[in-house]
Amino acid sequence: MNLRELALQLGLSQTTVSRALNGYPEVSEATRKRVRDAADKFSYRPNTRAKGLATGRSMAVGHVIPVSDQHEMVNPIFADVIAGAGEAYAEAGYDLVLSLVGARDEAAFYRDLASRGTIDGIIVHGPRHNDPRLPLLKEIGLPFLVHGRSSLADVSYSWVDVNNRSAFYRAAGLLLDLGHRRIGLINGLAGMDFAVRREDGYRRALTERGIHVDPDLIAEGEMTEAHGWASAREMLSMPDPPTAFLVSSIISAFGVRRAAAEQDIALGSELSVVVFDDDLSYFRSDGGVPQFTSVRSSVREAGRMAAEMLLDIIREGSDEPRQRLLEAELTIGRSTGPVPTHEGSKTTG
Amino acid sequence: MNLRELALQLGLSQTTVSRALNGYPEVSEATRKRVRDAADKFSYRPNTRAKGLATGRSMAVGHVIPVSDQHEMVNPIFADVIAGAGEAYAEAGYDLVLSLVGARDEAAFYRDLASRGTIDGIIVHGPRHNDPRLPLLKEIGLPFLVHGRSSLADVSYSWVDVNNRSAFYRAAGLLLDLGHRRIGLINGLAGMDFAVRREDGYRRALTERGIHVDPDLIAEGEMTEAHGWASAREMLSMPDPPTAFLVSSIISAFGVRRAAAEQDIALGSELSVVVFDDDLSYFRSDGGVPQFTSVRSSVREAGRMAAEMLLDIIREGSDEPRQRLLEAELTIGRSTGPVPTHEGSKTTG
DNA sequence: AATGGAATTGAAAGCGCTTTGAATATCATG
DNA sequence: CATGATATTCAAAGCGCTTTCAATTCCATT
Repeated sequence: MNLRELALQLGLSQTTVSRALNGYPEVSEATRKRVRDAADKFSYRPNTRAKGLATGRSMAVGHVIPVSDQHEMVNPIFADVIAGAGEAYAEAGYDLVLSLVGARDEAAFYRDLASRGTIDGIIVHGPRHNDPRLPLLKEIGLPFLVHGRSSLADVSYSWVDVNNRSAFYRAAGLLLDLGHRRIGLINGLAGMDFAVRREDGYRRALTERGIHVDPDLIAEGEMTEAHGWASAREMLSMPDPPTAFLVSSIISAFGVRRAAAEQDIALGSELSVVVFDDDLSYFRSDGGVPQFTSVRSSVREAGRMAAEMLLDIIREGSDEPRQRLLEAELTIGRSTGPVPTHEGSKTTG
Repeated sequence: MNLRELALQLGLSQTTVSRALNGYPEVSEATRKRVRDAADKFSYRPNTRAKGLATGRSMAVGHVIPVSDQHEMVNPIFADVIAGAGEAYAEAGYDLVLSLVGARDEAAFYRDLASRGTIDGIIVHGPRHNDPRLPLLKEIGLPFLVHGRSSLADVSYSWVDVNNRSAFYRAAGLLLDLGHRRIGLINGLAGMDFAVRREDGYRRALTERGIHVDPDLIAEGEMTEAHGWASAREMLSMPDPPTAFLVSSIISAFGVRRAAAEQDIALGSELSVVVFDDDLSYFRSDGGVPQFTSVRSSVREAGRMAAEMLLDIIREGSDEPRQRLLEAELTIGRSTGPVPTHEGSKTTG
C-alpha cells in the first residue's frame, strides 16, 4: 500500500493525504481523521527512501566505530553508548546506521557516507588525541558530534565528554590521601584522547604533592582483561611495587584482581584499586557496597546525550558547536584502603 | 554532483553514464573509462535514496537487538556479533541499520521496518525458546536469518547457531570424567533458546551417568558478573556444595572466580569451572594455557556467517531456508581438575 | 445577488536514480 | 552500394513521496 493507492481508496488527492498524515494545518479535522483511520486500517507506512528523496533528509544518523587495524577489537562500551543513543533515535523517529571502519580507509569512508546522502549526521566514536577525522568532517560539511574530545584539533566542534582529567586527578588524590605513594596507572590505548587526559590528571595529582611520576608505573593498551592482568602482574613484581592502581576500565580491573589473587594480595587492604567505571550494564554491581572504588560516569547516558544533541544540531541547522562536560562520580567501594604499613607487608610466593 | 550534472559534463545521457558506472555490457570501453575518470575526478557517489527508490532495494540490513523491558541491558556479545556481520556488509556494499527494541512493541516495529522499506533483510538476535518473532517475520515476508535458533517454532527458517546442547553435554562430560558429581549450572536468562539447549545438554550428560539433577544447582539470569558471583556464592554455601560449575558466559565466570576467591577456594584444584566462551575480543586470553577451561565458539565468526548467508538469501530471492550449525571447541585451561578428595576439603570462613 | 477573503483541496513538478523501448552509428556482407 | 545485424547511445517514464501554485468551495459581507 502506497500513498497513491491510499489516496485512491479515500477519493482524495495524494497531496491532501500526505498533508493530513504529516500534520499540516490546512487540512480539515474531518478529513484528517478519515485519512488517519484509513492509514491505520491499511497499515500504511510511507516509504523511507521516497520520503527521503523528496525531503532531502534521510532521517538516519551514522555511528562510525573505528576498528584498529592491528587488534581488530570492538570495545564493549560501544554497545552501551549505542544503546543510549538508540533510545534517542527511536523517540525521534531516526534510524541508526552503524559502520565499523578500519583507520586505513576512514577518510574515503566519511566522504562516501556524506555524498551518498545515507545519513543526516554522524557520531564520532573513540577520538584520538589529534584526530584527523574532525577537520575532515568539518570540511565535508556533514553535521557531527564527538563522543569524547580531541585535544589539539584546532577546529571547533560539538562534543559530549566526561571530565577524564578531573576524574583521574580526584581518584589519584583519594589514593594519595590514603597514603599511597607508588601508584600504578593502567590506562587505555596510547593516543586515545581519553587516555591522554586521564594520564594528565594522574600526573598533575602526583606532581602537585611532589611525587615523582615513574614511567614504569604507567601501562597503556587496549583495555582488556588480559591487559589489566599482565600490567598489574608486571608492576607487582617490581622491586618497589605499587601499593595502588588506577585502572581505566572495569574490564581491565578484573584482570588486576586476578593478578592480585594469584599473588595472594588482598584487594582493599594490601592493594588499593580505583577504576574508571563506565557503568556498563553487564558489569554493574547491584546494590550494597560496590566491589571497586570508582570514578563513574554512565557511558549510556553520554550516548543518549550525544544523540540528542546531534539531532538538535541537525534540526536547527545552526553550526555553532555545542558541548557538554560530565563529571564522574567518585564512589568508595571495597577496593581501597590506607597504604599498608611495612610490618604488615607480606612475602610473595 | 549528481548524475545529471555528471552526464552534462561528459556530454552524455544519464542512461549511458549510469550504465557505464554500473558495469552494464552495452557501453563501449572507451566511454566507460571516460565516465569512470570523470566520476572519480568529481568524486561522484550515487545518492542512496534515489538509487534505492529506482531499484526497489535499500542495500541495507537490519539488526534488531531485543532489550528486555525489565533490565534494559545490552549484552556485550552483540558488539562482537555485529562486528563480524559488519565486515560482510562492508565487503558487499550494504549498510547496517541497528535498532534496539523493547519486547513490548516488537511486532509493530518489525511491520514498520518492512513496510517502510528501510531494509532488505533482517538478522534476529537473541531468539527465545518459542519466539513469536519468527512466524511474524515469515508472515511479513521480509527475508531474515536468526542468530541462534528457536525450538518449537513450527516454521522453517534460516539460522546460524552453535551446537549449545552438545557443547554443554561435552563440558559436563569432562567434569564427570574428572569425578565431579555435584555440578552447578550458571546459565543465561530462562526462556532464551540457547539457555534451554545448554541446560538440555547438561541434564542429558548427568542423567546418562545416573546422576540426579538437583534443581538447586541450576541458576538462571542475565549473564552479568554479578549474576555469576551471586549464583556461585549461593551454591557454594549449600550444605552439599558443588565441586564444579558450568558457566554460560565468561563474564559470569569472572563473578564465579570472585566468589571463589572470597571464600579462599582455589580454582582448578578445589573448584572446577568450565565456561562457554564466545571468544569476545576484550576477554580473550592471549597465549599460553587459558585461564578457563572452555567450550569456545567465536560469536564474531558467527556474525559474519549470518550476514553472508542473509545476503545470499536476499540476492537469490529463494526462500528455502539455510542453516549452519557450528561446533564449539573444548579447550582445557587452568580452571579444571579432578574432584577434590574429602580429606583435602577445607573449612570455609 | 454579488464580492472578497479564508479554508480546503488538487494537479503537477521535482527529488536522483534505473530501465524500457526506440533511435542512431557502425560494420561486415552479399 | 544497399542491407541487415550489431554495437552504442538516448529520451522518457517511473520509483513513492513532498511541495508549489492554482483551483475550488464555503461564508460572511456589502
